[in-house]
Amino acid sequence: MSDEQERPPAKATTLKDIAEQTGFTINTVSRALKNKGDISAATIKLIRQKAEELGYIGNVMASSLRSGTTKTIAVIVADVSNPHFSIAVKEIERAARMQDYTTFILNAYEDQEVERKAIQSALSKNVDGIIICPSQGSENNLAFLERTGTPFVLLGRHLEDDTMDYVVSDDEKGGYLATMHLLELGHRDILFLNAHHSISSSRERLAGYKRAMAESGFAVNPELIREVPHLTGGVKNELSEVIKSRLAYTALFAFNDMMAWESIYVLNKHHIRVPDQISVVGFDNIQSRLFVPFPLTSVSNAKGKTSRKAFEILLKKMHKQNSGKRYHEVVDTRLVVRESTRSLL
Amino acid sequence: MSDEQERPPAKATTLKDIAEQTGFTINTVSRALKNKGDISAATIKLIRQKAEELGYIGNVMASSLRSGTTKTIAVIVADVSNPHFSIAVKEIERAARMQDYTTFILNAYEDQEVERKAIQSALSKNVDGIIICPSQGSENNLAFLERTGTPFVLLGRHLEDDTMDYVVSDDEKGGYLATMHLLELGHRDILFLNAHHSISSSRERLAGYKRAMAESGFAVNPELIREVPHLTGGVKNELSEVIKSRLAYTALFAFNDMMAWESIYVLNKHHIRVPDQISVVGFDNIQSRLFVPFPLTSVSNAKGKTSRKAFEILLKKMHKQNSGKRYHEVVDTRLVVRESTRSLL
DNA sequence: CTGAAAGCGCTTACAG
DNA sequence: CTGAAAGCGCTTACAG
Repeated sequence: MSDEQERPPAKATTLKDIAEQTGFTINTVSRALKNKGDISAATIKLIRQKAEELGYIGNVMASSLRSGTTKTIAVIVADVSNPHFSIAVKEIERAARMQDYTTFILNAYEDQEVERKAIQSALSKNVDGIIICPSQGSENNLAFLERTGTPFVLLGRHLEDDTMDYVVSDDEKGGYLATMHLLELGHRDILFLNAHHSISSSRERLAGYKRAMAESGFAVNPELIREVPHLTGGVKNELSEVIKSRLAYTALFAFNDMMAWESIYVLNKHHIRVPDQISVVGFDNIQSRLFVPFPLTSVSNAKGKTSRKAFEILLKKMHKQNSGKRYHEVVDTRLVVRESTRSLL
Repeated sequence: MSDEQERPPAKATTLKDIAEQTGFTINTVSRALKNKGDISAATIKLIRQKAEELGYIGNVMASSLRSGTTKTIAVIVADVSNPHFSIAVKEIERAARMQDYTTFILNAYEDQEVERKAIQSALSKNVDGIIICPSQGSENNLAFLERTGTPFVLLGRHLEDDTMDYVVSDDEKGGYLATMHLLELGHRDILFLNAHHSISSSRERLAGYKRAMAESGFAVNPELIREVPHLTGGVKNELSEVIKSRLAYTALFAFNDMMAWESIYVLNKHHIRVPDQISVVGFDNIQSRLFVPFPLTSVSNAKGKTSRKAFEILLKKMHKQNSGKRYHEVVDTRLVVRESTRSLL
């Protein structure tokens, strides 16, 4: 048999191989490699050496099947290609890796069907826990997830009834700060391109918007509050319509930076300049992570802290240290002023 | 026992449960659910119904352990929070999901140690295949991976000796097009902020740069070719140094859009305007996916096609349909001219 | 300190 | 068309 032509399909080394070559049972080998029970130092050394020599890589599936734990978590977000989510995912993956957990990343595309499949996929892989940014109207999916008994934590969004654990940012405050900033610059007609009201952060940013208006003694013009569907071109369609309708506004507050950027892109296409003609504020402060050469004023929401917190809570739940406690973490937000907003005064 | 207080830890339904409740053996149940062997239509219906009723979710670990295939792939990239990679990852995940494969996403952070661990992690989970964008100097890791016999495909970068399968974009052409564009606009001193030369795409983009210069009859000034380390602030440090050195140049070609953006950010900080004073060209054309309100001229490299192609090849290899053939795919690149470049003429 | 046995939940031949 | 047996590679009690 020519070694060049057809290499044998490289069977992975198993405990059995190490056992045979060291003279111990697979039992002892297993414990020596995992530091379980007392084994003589000499035996441990011998076995480890042989394992190293054979390039042994444990079969996690087999061990999980028996032990019932996989050291794996799943993160389910709308879309990893959105920097907001990819940053969160990166932080979670890093925190998880520190604790020897591997991370599954699944996209739900704000679609309940896909989200359901993502949850099922995670469960079928027996993940120890799930961090999920629930899509619009995913109550059923979450209720299903809860019934399975798998620990999970909501990230960035929560449900109205609040019986589940979550980590969110202070969206109400963020909405308030953004709006207040514009009001202080003399803007009165502030177009709010919001996300769908089924998303908690959308409702709360709007509440902040309204509080700022109320505190400043201005009435809210409902015409200026728009819900943009989570689809490609959503901003473009909505904003084009607004521009056509000749609705009066001097400032724009977008649900997130991506939408703010797209707004600016669309405004520019219509020869409307930012901030000269329209001031724009975003949300997420993605520029803290991504160098985008457009100085967008934005609400910062401590993505690192939020993500790590979510994993920390999940870890406690996976280790059954939660003692029935509910975790409702709200991480502070603040405004980062850049050059996309200017004073009318 | 109060159902309110302490819910039992929700044991997942198994084939055994379905078997007991339908009167068949787990054997028959398994085949009914998986469409294996001939089973009477009535039995299939009955079993499927019961599975649905009990909310049965197969234990992939157990089935994989026996069958030897996990329907899982791993994607290893430098950093998912970089849009270039997150877009690729998204496309691969989608293509994989279409074929009922789940995707592990692992970051290697351009670090050989982390990359090694990522590979080990993927192997320990018994993935059926791996798509990897190798980090700098990862020859050893790849050689290791090759010895395991797990099918894999390189994405975006390849090794010098070219014995492995890969899908890359036409980087040489991309570098040529970008440079040619600047030359045609009358630029002669073109600063090239490149990545490390251990990365194949870096070497090839440079080759394209040089070919364009040569074809146009201009000498290459080695002072203008800079390798920027893959670290946060790499561009800032390099460019600040260039600015301080008072090196003469009127155009800047960056290894990728992220670096181009960061360059523009740094230039702006130094009150140098783009494109008025410096023309800038990037690579990756991220704006095709992400609305960034800065019209950057960039080389487009068909990310969707490249990613899908990589998965397609991996699929063939996983199904052993490769017949020893080597896959060396080079996907075309083209220039997208926007407003970050202007004519000197 | 080490071993023999059982079992995690499934699938794969093999029987009938 | 369905069943009985074995086994994937590991870990968990239990023995000694």
